[in-house]
Amino acid sequence: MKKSSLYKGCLEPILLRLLKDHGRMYGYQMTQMVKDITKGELNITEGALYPLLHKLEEQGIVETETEMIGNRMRKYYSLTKAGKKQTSIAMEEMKAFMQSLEYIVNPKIALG
Amino acid sequence: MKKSSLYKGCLEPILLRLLKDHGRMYGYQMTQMVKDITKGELNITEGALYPLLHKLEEQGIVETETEMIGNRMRKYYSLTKAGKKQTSIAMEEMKAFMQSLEYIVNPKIALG
DNA sequence: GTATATACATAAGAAAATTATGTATATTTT
DNA sequence: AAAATATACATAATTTTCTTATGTATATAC
Repeated sequence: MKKSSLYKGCLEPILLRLLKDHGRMYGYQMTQMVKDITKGELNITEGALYPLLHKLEEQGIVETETEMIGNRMRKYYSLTKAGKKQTSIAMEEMKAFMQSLEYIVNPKIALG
Repeated sequence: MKKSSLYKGCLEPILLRLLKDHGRMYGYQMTQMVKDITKGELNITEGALYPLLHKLEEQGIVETETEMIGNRMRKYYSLTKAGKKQTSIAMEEMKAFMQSLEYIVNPKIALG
């Protein structure tokens, strides 16, 4: 995803969050939206993205519809019912994770 | 470090931050302090901790002093001059990372 | 005296990314 | 009109980073 390896482990919840907020999305669109939202900070690589999306599909977290736009393929992903439940859990974990990081990186403010 | 793989990639900056804030520390102490600060959220495993500390020492980021407390060894770590510089960089990266996560997980607030 | 806590260390394996490569169409730049 | 960039998917090889398991040894609590 990026040189600075901080993002390792966060890709799945990030994608779930995107799908939760924006409904149906295709892979390339996800990479562009994340790049935009984070002002270029976070660049998802294809080698990380597509295998993960395929895994989520296998697990029944997302479902897909393939469309032809002009002559080009697009594979749209959306959360299943199970996926929505899973996303709620993932968001709670993210919240706790981010709070923990805050405690460490900004102890004075965090404890106040 | 934990089941929920979110923390992957964050261990090194966390340790650097601890050493920056508390000066001289030993490994076990780091694990306990992180556990305390994060209210049990973040449990650093020995298999992650010690190899990383050794790597940081090899890289000249930290230096060590071994002491005997009673009959038991303690290996104290502290930041070198290069380590302090490296820590500043790592903290800037952490800040950007956390901001990016905020943008994604909490888009409305983050954009305000 | 048994369990838990303190304190280090390393090896095997798994998880999650990066980098490289491949295919193909569409658009922009020169 | 050719070349470069952008769009859009995919997979394989490798690297990074962690978990799990194992090992040694002392100290403290029950």
